[in-house]
Amino acid sequence: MKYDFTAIEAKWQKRWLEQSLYKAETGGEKEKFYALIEFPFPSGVGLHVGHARPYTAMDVIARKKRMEGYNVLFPMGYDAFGLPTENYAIKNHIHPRTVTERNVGTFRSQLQALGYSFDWDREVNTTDPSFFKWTQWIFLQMFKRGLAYKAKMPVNWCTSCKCVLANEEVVEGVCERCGSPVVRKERSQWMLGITKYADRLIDDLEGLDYPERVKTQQINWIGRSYGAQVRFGTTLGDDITVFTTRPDTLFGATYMVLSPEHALVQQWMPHLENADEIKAYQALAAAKSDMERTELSKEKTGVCLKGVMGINPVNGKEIPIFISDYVLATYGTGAIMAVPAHDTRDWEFAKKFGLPIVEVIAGGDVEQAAFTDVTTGTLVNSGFLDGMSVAQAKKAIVAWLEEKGIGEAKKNFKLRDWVFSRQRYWGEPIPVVHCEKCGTVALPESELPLLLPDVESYELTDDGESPLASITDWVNTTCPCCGGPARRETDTMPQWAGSSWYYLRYMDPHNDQALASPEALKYWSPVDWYNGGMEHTTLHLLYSRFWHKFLYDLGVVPTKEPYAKRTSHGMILGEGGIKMSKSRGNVINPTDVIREFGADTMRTYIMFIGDFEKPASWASNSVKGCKRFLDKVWSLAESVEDRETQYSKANENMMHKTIRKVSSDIEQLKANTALAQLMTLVNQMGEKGCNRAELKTLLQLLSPFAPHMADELWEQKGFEGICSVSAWPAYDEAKCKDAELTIAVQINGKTKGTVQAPADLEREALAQLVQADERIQKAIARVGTNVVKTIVVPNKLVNLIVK
RNA sequence: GCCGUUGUGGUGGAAUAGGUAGACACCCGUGACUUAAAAUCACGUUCCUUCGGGAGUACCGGUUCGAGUCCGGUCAGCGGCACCA
Repeated sequence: MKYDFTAIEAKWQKRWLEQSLYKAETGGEKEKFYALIEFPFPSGVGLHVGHARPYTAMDVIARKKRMEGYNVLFPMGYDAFGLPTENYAIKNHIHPRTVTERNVGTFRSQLQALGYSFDWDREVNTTDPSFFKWTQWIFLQMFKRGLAYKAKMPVNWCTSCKCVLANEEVVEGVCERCGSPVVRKERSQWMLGITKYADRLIDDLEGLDYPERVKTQQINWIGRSYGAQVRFGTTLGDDITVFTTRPDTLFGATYMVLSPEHALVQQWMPHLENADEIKAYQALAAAKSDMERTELSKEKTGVCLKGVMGINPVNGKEIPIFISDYVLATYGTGAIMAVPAHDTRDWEFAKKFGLPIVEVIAGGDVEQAAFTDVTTGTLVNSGFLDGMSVAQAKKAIVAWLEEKGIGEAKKNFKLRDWVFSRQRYWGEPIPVVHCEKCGTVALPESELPLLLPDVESYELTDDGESPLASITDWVNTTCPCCGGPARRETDTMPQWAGSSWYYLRYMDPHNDQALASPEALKYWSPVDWYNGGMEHTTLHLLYSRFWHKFLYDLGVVPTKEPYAKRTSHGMILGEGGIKMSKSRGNVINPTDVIREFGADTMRTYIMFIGDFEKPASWASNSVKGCKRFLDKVWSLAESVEDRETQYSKANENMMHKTIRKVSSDIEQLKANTALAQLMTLVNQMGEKGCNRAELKTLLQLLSPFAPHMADELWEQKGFEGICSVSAWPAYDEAKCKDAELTIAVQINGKTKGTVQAPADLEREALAQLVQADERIQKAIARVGTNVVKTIVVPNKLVNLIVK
């Protein structure tokens, strides 16, 4: 019979679905295994090969775990709120819900065409009211505990999306999504207090099975640093509080810098001699976009505040105060003490403005460059700190500051609170109302979900208001508190909201009493293995860890951390290692590959392509190689006619070795070498034959990669049940051993040849066997006469040192 | 600049713990089958070679009987952060 993959794949996909073959049951005897992949945003272009790599990898793992007897939860859903859908809807005058439904339909059928073993009864969609009811519920819990709050502050404003962005969404000063410039705007926004969890988000990483680079990237993003907060007096009476990680250099502080936005600047304005100059500088700084700030980072600028001086608390010296945009309003206190001798930025600024540079740590040449080494120097010109090391001086000065009441030890973070509101239509409505009498009031939980109003138009407004603001029927409501007139919040949540907790919903997706039942949460938590992209390390991964910890504090979830293990896949690039993009025309559509070669070939190739964690480039030629391999398996299977139940002598050793290698390689995400081993096995079977017992094992080992073919051949050959839910084959360690081995022979460390030897030969015997070999003797003679030393690695190698 | 990461044939990539570098594929070449092509099968395929061998895992050096693997330095690519005091 011909290998008609189109018919076979359709047949089995239908059967798996009808039988709910991969359904996960909450509870039971089996050990649970929760395998998770990042759910896709259902875009209009459909699934691309970038999805297929992580999805196939986790499907292989889920399938193998299932065959090993685990109760596997492997779910899928759609992260369907978001700007691209809304923009498409606006452009084409369709409702975003319609667009979403259509795109989800495409994605679902593409996912099914790839033969993934999802439990389709647990599918979720973030735009489904029964789902976002609970997104809103979690928000309300945060609001009630002061973790969601409204604040007027400078925010990132995307000039094209006409919408605010979280810090995490700004990449190199432009919008992460559309690449348009981002500017700063003063706006009242909903914020989530992620900084309250900063310490725990760092500390709880310990013990998690995450790649080291993911951990360090999160740690760096959160940016915890230890130092001191110090109050400097001024000649106008008000104190300036600064944060510094180098309190040991306090004696070297020769001037101060405030950020242009600092409140004291406004307050002092009437007393300042150069107010016009200062205002001009403030205006200039405010007009700069983030990108411009970055670009202009080389040359320091600033203005001295004339009419006020700071007072260094350690020596009482009066020092000038500047404003400069190299000091950020949003970090620390928005003000610094400048120590030009030991800070590169301060040094540059001091050189430009001719300010004194006072060395307080000996060890460098502070006229040439700032000396920033904290490990070697000794304190000088620093009164009671003189002679101490940096570490000693830090302790001593902090103790001194605390004693005098002018400063204290302090810890700071780069992480900012999460700007959580978006001025767009296609997102979860924020479930609060604004009442003149009662202020901002939470909607009662009984009124959830708060649905989006169905409207004709959700065009953007130019004044930066959400499209919802113009829908007066919906906006005007009554206050749940006093019954008086009130207005609904018109901003919606960002796309990251639904994905911050979706993995919990999979555990119990149809529950209408809670986001998931306590039993289901207890049974399935935590996610055992979560694979996703590196690009989500400081976005989704950080956000969802934060929400999870909040839910843990509420007593909703039973674990501190959502994901026990995290892995990351490399990107799939186009032919020749170039990024796939529409404009280059090198985008590979999985559907085309499936049509031409079949899903099993697509799956096998995407797993064979290379190291899973590294980027890999698509090679159409190599796809053919994988098709050839599956064709070989097909014809090999067809040729098997016997009724053997034992492995043949010729193949036994190879069978056991293959089971061992495939089993462990899958577990380590090394599907490429697992497949290489299977290819080697099939090549050997081509020579030495394949009996029924061997075929059975081969199909089982192949099943995670090419499940359609495995199930089909299994059925055709009359094996019992269904291959993809049969019991994973076992191997015998003893039978993995070779009877005879190839021993490498080196002379003076260089490999000169090989010798066949029985396994487990004694060192002495092996050395003698090697030296008895004629070719080896010749090789020895070429180098010298005497074997002065022999190094033997049993079963591996003999190295002869010849003089 | 800082943090992380990677450099292996014409290509994708293999090589637990230092122990035969190039598994498994792709491409290419030769042959078989065919009227022919495709497909399939067989053989070859790191480079140099006076056919004895020699060189070789980005580059320079070190440790070792032995280094793709460990250590020091240099160069290049990729990802992240980017005035975080």
